[in-house]
Amino acid sequence: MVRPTDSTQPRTIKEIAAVAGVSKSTVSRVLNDTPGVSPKARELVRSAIEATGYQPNRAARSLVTRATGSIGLVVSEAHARIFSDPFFASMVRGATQVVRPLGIHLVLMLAEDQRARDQLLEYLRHGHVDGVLFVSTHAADPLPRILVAERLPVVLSGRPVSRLQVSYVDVDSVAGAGLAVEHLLELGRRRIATIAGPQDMPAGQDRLRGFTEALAAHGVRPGPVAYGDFDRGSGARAMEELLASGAPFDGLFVASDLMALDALAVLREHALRVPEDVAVVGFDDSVAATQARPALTTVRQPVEEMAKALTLTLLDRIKDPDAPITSRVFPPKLVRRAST
Amino acid sequence: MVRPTDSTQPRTIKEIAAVAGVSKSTVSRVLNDTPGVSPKARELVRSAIEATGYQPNRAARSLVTRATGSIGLVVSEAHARIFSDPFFASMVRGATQVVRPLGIHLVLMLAEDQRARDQLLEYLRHGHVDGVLFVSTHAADPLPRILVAERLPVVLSGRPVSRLQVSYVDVDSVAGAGLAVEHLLELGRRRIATIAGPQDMPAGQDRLRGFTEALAAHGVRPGPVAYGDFDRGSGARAMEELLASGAPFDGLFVASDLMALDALAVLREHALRVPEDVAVVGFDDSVAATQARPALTTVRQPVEEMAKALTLTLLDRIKDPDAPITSRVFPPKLVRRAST
DNA sequence: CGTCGCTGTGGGACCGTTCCCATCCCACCG
DNA sequence: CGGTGGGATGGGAACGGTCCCACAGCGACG
Repeated sequence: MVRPTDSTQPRTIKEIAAVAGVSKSTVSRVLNDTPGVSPKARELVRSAIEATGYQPNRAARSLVTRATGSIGLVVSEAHARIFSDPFFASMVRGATQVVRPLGIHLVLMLAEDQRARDQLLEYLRHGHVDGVLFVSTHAADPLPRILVAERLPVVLSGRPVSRLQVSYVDVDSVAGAGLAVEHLLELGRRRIATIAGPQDMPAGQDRLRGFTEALAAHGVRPGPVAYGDFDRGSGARAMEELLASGAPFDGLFVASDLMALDALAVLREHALRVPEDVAVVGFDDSVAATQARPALTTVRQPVEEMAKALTLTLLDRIKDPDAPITSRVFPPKLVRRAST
Repeated sequence: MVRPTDSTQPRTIKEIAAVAGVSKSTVSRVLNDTPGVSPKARELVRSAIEATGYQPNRAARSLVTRATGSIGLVVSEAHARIFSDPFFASMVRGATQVVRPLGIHLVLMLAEDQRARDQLLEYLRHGHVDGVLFVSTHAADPLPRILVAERLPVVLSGRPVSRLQVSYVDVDSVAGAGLAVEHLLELGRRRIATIAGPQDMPAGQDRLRGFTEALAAHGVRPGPVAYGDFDRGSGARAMEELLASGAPFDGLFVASDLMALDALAVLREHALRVPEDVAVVGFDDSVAATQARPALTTVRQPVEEMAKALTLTLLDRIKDPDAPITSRVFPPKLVRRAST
């Protein structure tokens, strides 16, 4: 409550006006880059601000502009998983880089359970932030839809399941799976299996589609397919299925690193060598990929760049909420390690 | 900028006053739990607020109270590492739980490099947040000291290196190391080595001290000691050192999970079985611990509880900046897995 | 030479709270 | 029965910006 009163520093626009010898209106104009200020006055104000280290009062500005200068970073992941991902770290770093020079606050908001979700919705409805960044791989989340309907600027990381009038930023999963397949083909592998993700999620669909299309493009028949849910644990079951199917394979594309980790363990249990007997490629380039043994070859998303695009898109939307939807899809990159 | 105008919902205290049939002063009093309002009026206002779903305007309130209703969560970790830790996830969850019901914003702030650090400092100085939560294991960080000197409420997670007039919340590292040692002793191991952390960090010091003290308490002579820097990679060197020392050992306490991961790999390379030949205990219970093979027995901190305490301490400090320092140290817990 | 218009500037209302202060009412006491 | 004091209440000034509007100054043009 008690703020240290820096008696030396000017805290109001009026004081700056006095220092610069102009009216507070002119100072305000300079602060907001409004045209119609003489170069002389502009310079006068600028140097007064420079000299005093003045920063405008957020609250006062917010009160009249009805903008908060904050955007919400909603993490609607039930598990801790999203944090345990370098994905999240890079996301935050990218968003921060965009937001910091503008003095916009990145407000962290968790939606762990239904109650939190309800509270959050109520909160966002009251305009406590100017817009929302969704860093959620959980495509079924109803929150984005609701907020879009309420006309709150929203941008998603990851393509939404259904046709939703919302901008998003995503990695090209189809191309990513293609990269993986082509890498395996280049290594001379011809019998390529896959552990696919859940088919009710865009990422799951696209990665499987990229797999089959890339093989088709090279005239290679796809090997056996099993399904997991992207998470740790589900990959083991799928791997067992593949092995039980009897269909031979010397290459394996797994739609997530976490499942690939399971796959590696199961392969080892079955005394199959990686990469000699089976070359394995994952997806995500999560922290698990480097910690795996052997270290996992995987498909990386340019997350930081994506985060910047995401944030910029949101800021655009906040400036003009009626602008048309603009989504961006980024190209992935193959990171080669010891598993291929 | 353009906020959806919910024409139906009252947005001002005046409107609530009209609905309740009182003056805006009385509404304000009810909102702030100020005494001196008749029960009748209080109830009238309460139900008016309830009925309309009114929420006071942050900016207007902030303007006059000179408090922002936001606290900064400063992550002053250069690497992405802190995010990749369930530690961080739990930290955020704990802080959120405290902060959400109070309508206080948790503003995420990164201090990746020196430039960011300078900007951040400048920013915090201008009172854009009411207080700062430091989630930084990096004890040498000068930021807390500066902010304390500027009289900005600050609370640290992790004991600071030097005597700093600041509250902190930490896990009892000495006791944690003790748990690890006692566990190994119970398993019948008598020759116990350790890979200690850096001795210029409190956590490094305490974990080594706990190790030696616990052994001394049981009259067991400590085995060889090697040092790492807590990070991935440094554990391998230390492990090699221990093996090269020639001193035999059947138990190993490693001061961080990441180093323990390295140790496991080196032990495997040397054809030593875990836990048969060497039982290994880590520290932190990071995500790496469960992903290790064999899964790592380790010492866990009650992070979420610690985060709550951290946040509550900060809020207390904001309320009364001159209150005496109050730090809390939490007891750790041993999590037994396959490596012992 | 008067008027018009245009650029640059300043004054002041307003945003939605809090909080100080004045006022009112009522009970109690001398 | 008038005076007093204290609790409840309301009015209005502030908080520090933005932005509308009025107006000064000045060159151009009829």
